[in-house]
Amino acid sequence: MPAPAPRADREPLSRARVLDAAVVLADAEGLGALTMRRLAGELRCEAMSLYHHVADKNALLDGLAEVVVGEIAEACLDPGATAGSLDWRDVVRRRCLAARTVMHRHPWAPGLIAARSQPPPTVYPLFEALVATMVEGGCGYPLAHRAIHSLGSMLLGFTQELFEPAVDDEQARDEAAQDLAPTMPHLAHLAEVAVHEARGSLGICDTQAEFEFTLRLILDGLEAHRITR
Amino acid sequence: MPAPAPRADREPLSRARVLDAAVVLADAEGLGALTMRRLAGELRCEAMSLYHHVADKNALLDGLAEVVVGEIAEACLDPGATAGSLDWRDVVRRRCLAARTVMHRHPWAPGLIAARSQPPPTVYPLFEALVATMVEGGCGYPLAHRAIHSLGSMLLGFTQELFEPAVDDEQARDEAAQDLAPTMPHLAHLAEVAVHEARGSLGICDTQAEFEFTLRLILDGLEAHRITR
DNA sequence: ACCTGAACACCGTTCAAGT
DNA sequence: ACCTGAACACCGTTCAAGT
Repeated sequence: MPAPAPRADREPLSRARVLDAAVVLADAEGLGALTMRRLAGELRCEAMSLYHHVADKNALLDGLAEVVVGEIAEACLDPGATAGSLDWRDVVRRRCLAARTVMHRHPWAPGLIAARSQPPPTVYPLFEALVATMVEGGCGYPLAHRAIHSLGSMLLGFTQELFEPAVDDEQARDEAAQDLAPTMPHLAHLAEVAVHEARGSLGICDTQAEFEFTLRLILDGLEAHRITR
Repeated sequence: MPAPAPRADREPLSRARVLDAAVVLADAEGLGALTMRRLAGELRCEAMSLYHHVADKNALLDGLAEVVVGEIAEACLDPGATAGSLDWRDVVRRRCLAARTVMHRHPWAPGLIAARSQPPPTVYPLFEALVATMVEGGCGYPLAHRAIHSLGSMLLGFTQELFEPAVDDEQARDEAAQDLAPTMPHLAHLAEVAVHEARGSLGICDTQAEFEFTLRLILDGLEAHRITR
């Protein structure tokens, strides 16, 4: 009696399976090779089947950014990455180094994240942890806020306008901050402080001021190196 | 007698005209709208005509990166941007701010530059000027080299592995440095020093070390702010 | 020399039809 | 509910043909 014929039915598709396959494909052949048809081929289905799990290609790329930033956040939050660290700088430093190793595995990530208009929500746990570390280390919320901006390119590979809200309605912003409170208490507090400080201005973050702050940080650090050489 | 019919012949195409139109189109509608056919439409010619001036779409994007980085370099080198500056930090700071205003006009630029594997040659005059300013300000070449890396994201919008040569042949690298000498004396010297320091290692730049250097610069700067608050 | 029409292989996406 | 075949409009690119 012959062995039962190998069953041709695959594991059913799902958003997670589609996104995982997209990451594998982008890693292997770059974002250029990531087409709906090609991705479907890797999953042994037709291109049209993907549309049951992602709205369109743009949503696929959004999901991809979400996954890769989630991976970065996970690596940064791994307790092993920061075990034995004493001061806040050491913890933050090791987290940035962990982020870098993930980015190294996905060289297409910075370009992808930069092309999205908003950072994916999977950054929030990472920012929350960083702000917590800094605040517990004796930094105030305004300084922690600036630090997140300054470290943006070390964490995600490029400088970004963060938290730039689609809403310029102050009350809506306040409510958004409240929504964060249960799970992201430090971020919620940081946002509250920022909303208060930015009263009357256009955005919650003054990107020009953030840019100049980071710039001075770097230049002053270089000057210190020059003097002590 | 009727007025002469309006002559339908346009200014002949050229690489410069193609690239200029590409910048205008990307500014107006984003990189996504930049297709060969659409670009041709803007230039009132057929898509195939573009292939006489750029090899293919990839070459078009290379050219676009070249143009926009050239624009950044020009803005940074404008004497008006740095008039009246006293110390090297002030000069470098103002140049970075000038770069930012250009980037603001072309929000697609960082993503585009990041996607290219090499920075376009139009960065060299900018780097040359920055190194010159720093060296004249009392910085050594190794520090100036690190500064270029640290300031990468302030100048071009993202962190980049710079000068990563396709060749890992030390002699070829030395020769490349010599080629720079007539027009870019400081960069040539910087490259020579880097080649010497990197003797036996894989690349001319230790990107891990550069990353950690920038990271420490930022963290130490933040710590200084924390202490004096 | 410079431009173009027709053609090819490949995109993303819609829709009506299958199970 | 989940998947798909056929179809549409659009993409980059080649090539032989025009001027």
